[in-house]
Amino acid sequence: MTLKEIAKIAGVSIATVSYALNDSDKVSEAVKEKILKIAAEANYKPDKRAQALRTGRAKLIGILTEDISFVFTASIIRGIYKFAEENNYHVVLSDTRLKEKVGKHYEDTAKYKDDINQKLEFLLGYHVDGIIYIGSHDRDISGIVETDKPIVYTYCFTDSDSDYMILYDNTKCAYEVTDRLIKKGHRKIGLIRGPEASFPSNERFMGYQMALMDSRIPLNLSYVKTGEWSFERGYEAAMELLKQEDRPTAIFALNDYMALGTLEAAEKCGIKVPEELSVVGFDNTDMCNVVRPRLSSVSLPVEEMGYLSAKMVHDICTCPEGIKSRKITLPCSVVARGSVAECRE
Amino acid sequence: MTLKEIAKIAGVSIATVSYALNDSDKVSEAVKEKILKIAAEANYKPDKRAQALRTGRAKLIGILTEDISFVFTASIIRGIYKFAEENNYHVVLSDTRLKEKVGKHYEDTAKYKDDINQKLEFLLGYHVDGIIYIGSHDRDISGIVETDKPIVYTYCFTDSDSDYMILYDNTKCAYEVTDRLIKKGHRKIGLIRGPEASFPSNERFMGYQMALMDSRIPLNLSYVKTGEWSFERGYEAAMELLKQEDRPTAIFALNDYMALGTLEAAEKCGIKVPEELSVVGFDNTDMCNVVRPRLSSVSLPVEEMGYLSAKMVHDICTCPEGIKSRKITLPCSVVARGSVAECRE
DNA sequence: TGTAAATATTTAAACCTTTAACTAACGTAC
DNA sequence: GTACGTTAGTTAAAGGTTTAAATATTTACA
Repeated sequence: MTLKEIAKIAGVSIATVSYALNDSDKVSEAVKEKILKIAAEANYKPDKRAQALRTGRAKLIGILTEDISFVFTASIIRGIYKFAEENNYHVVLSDTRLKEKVGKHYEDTAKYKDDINQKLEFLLGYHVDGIIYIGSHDRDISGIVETDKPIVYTYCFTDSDSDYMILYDNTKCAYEVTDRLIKKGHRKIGLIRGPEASFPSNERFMGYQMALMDSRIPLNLSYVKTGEWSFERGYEAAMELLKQEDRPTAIFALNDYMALGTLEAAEKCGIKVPEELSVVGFDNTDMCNVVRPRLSSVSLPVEEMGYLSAKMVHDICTCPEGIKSRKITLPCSVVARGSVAECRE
Repeated sequence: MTLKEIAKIAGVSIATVSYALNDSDKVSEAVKEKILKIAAEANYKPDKRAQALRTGRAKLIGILTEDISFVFTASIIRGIYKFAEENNYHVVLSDTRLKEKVGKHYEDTAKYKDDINQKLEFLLGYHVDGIIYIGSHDRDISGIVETDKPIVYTYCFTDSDSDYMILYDNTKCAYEVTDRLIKKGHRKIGLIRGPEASFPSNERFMGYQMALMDSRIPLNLSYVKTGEWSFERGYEAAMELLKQEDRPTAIFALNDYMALGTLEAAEKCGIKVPEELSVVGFDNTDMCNVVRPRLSSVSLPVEEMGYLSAKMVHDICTCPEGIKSRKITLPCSVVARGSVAECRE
């Protein structure tokens, strides 16, 4: 069903139908009503392609994900979708499968830059209003994506001040976790970090150090280990920490997998959690609620990040002057569960 | 950059440019080369909207999800995307948030039918070639989605023979799990089911019964409990099973959450897994690898389901006569881990 | 009743592409 | 030298919408 057909039935011109459907006051109430009725009966839906072609505005947001299967991606998309729904946008999706490809050669940028931009072109062919790039978090992706369309980065970052980014506050929440442990009497707090080169890992590390400093606790580097984000490496790192003479009374692992590895290590060493060792994870994944003891963790505002990313795209398109800041940093929340207790030493 | 501009630069007509770019032999090699060069330099990309408008084929697959945050949705989409990529399709996404809405009133169909179809219209406005409906698995959604576009259901089902569906074999894998337990000497095998009305739960239950039957083990209904898919209810169901006089030596929980609840219940009762109790879950989620003991489970072919759904849409659009069956049922695989042992009774 | 102003409706172009139909130029064969 | 076929290119319409500009109709008022 097209405007043309409706026009024919109503006995008016195409333009009149278009005006009527767009609720223009150029059309008399009587005719408008008649047309609306016919359109409703015929279940008329405008052809978005034609609309987009004519108006130039597609009301379309393109999502470019590095890894659609990544835990948080779906929630971010859900947030995007929520905004899209409220504001009549559509969403097109493209997955770069970056994670799959860079597994081994993490540094080889040029290699997948082409890939990403090819996906981007694909998206751009639909004349999206803007792009939301959902990253995989660890790397600085400056200069990877090339387009003059508005692009908003979320769950990743670039080092450019002019890029739009929706982030969360790694440092602050790591500070808060550490500080809470300190308030519970812990002074020997182990940290299991992500990879050395990971920016978020380093930000969290910073929060950890700041909390120690504010409480006049000297940083003990033998309490800081690297776990590469994995369960196994987390286990190994925790083992190293726990086998030390003067072992930590609390361990803060910078993701849940490594925290679970820590729980396993503690069990192996016959150390009771939380009585003899407090453990905190990061990401607040489902697993926190099904291990024993329940794992305290940090919950990320992922859905909100998605929502705000979409809003940012919208704002850039409609009222760029109204944008106060190109970077939005959201707070996380610490979720306390059974894996943390007062220090008994 | 449009055809028009390229035509101007090349000093030929728009049509010639179009033919050249589509590699038609209506254009001389010399001119073709020249045009291609100009287009490449200008980084010309055809406007997909205009192409779609003109040709009628959008090369667009619409995805309608009931719950984008559901564990498997992302993997299914990833599979869809894989096919899309290989075959030059685009993907548009729409989330009905069904799960959110029906939380309380599961039966009230009309209520969200409108919702879903509204989302569908939205998608249809882009003139997708077909729709993939990714369900939430439990309910029969016959007659909910109304469209004459090709629609393929996956991770859900209808009771109509004429609908296209990509499923996995619940019965067969439940049979296999049960049979493996029997082969390990277990004869008292508890089952923790999903909700009574759940079709997949019932299919799995069927597999369980068939395995027992084939080994001449009578069905003992006091070994069959309902756990509503949740950790807590799984825990309760397991408690009921384990407190019985003649308690099971193995428990097959029909999802991982309930299996984890079972592990917790066993711990609570001081029953050692797997020495005194074997436990098997279903879904093979991440959690299986981080609990102790590692949980045996059933892995679903989700990515492949997505891939085949997309392929099905493609096939319906391009060669409907080539489709042998409107239903494809894929096998699952049982993943053996440490939570299962030989029966010691 | 006549005219200006306001209101209602239509025409036609534009967005960018594809493609059927047409034209022009050239070569070949008789 | 005419007729025909081929090749290489152009013209124009179509797809469904929006919207500025033009036209038609009604209303208001002298």
